[in-house]
Amino acid sequence: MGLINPTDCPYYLISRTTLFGTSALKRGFAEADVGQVRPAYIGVLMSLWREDGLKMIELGRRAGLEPSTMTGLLDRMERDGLLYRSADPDDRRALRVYLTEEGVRIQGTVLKVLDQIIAEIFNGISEEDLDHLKGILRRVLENSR
Amino acid sequence: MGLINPTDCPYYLISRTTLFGTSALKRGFAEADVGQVRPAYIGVLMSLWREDGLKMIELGRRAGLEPSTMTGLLDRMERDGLLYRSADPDDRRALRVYLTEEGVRIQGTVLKVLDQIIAEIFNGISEEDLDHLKGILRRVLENSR
DNA sequence: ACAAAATATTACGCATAAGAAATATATGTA
DNA sequence: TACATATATTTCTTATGCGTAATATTTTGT
Repeated sequence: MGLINPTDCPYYLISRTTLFGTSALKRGFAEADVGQVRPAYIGVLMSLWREDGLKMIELGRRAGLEPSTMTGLLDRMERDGLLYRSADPDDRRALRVYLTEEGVRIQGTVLKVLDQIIAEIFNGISEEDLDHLKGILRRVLENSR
Repeated sequence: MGLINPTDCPYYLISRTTLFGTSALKRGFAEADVGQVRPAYIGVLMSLWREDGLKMIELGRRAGLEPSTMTGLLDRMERDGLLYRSADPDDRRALRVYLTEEGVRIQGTVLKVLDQIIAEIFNGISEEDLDHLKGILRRVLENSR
């Protein structure tokens, strides 16, 4: 009952794992010469690689981030040469977000680093366990809506 | 191969779950009238409830945080009346961290909220799956050292 | 048509975390 | 003892994320 050991607390375990992953990814991108890519960019990049020219609000929804968070994130990604914003001709409230040439070009490298770092992080964890973990987390995230 | 869907990426799943948990805990503490407790305080509080008067460096080790992170975190916890720092008589470089009366008093409430919010977050996840998840994450964190 | 409500984005303030460099103290060794 | 090295903490800068409020449009209801 008395939950008093951090390592018994799933929230502690999950948030520490996030920090571990973030730090490993940062290192991985730097070593692969795509140091302009920060871990936080991944959700946005993956969404845009699938479908370029999304509205900010839609990008935020897919990346799981609040609109107010997106502003700063896109500011940094724009500063780092990965994307640009362009007015939506059909809705003057909205901006569409497009990848730059560089944003397109780095896809292969970024995905390779991602695969490799995930393999490092989950080193020693079986494929079955990793799939199980992903399934559980997908169900957990269902509860967030 | 082509990892291009965020929900196939364990890093995405884990970091989103962390955000979900953080937001649920914030709400839970506020509703239980311990709004002075932020989710980030939990690791430190659990360590101090087990063993009061730890050094900052040791607290950071147990909570999984860098020394430079601890400074600000303890500043806020001190400001919020949960702990205080006191010079270590045997090592003038070090500070020992002690819970205030309030820091001790809230333990029951905080742990109750934690149990309850974790139950909410993992609603629909069986006990076996939750244990499995914790086991996997503990093994993943082994890789971080 | 026009006010009200909804939508898209930004601005600001705060919390949380890391990394690099500075400072102070301790420890080990020549 | 003196000096190099290690340890404990802080400061500063940056990144990341949320919540609230402001602004500018667009859509909706009457």
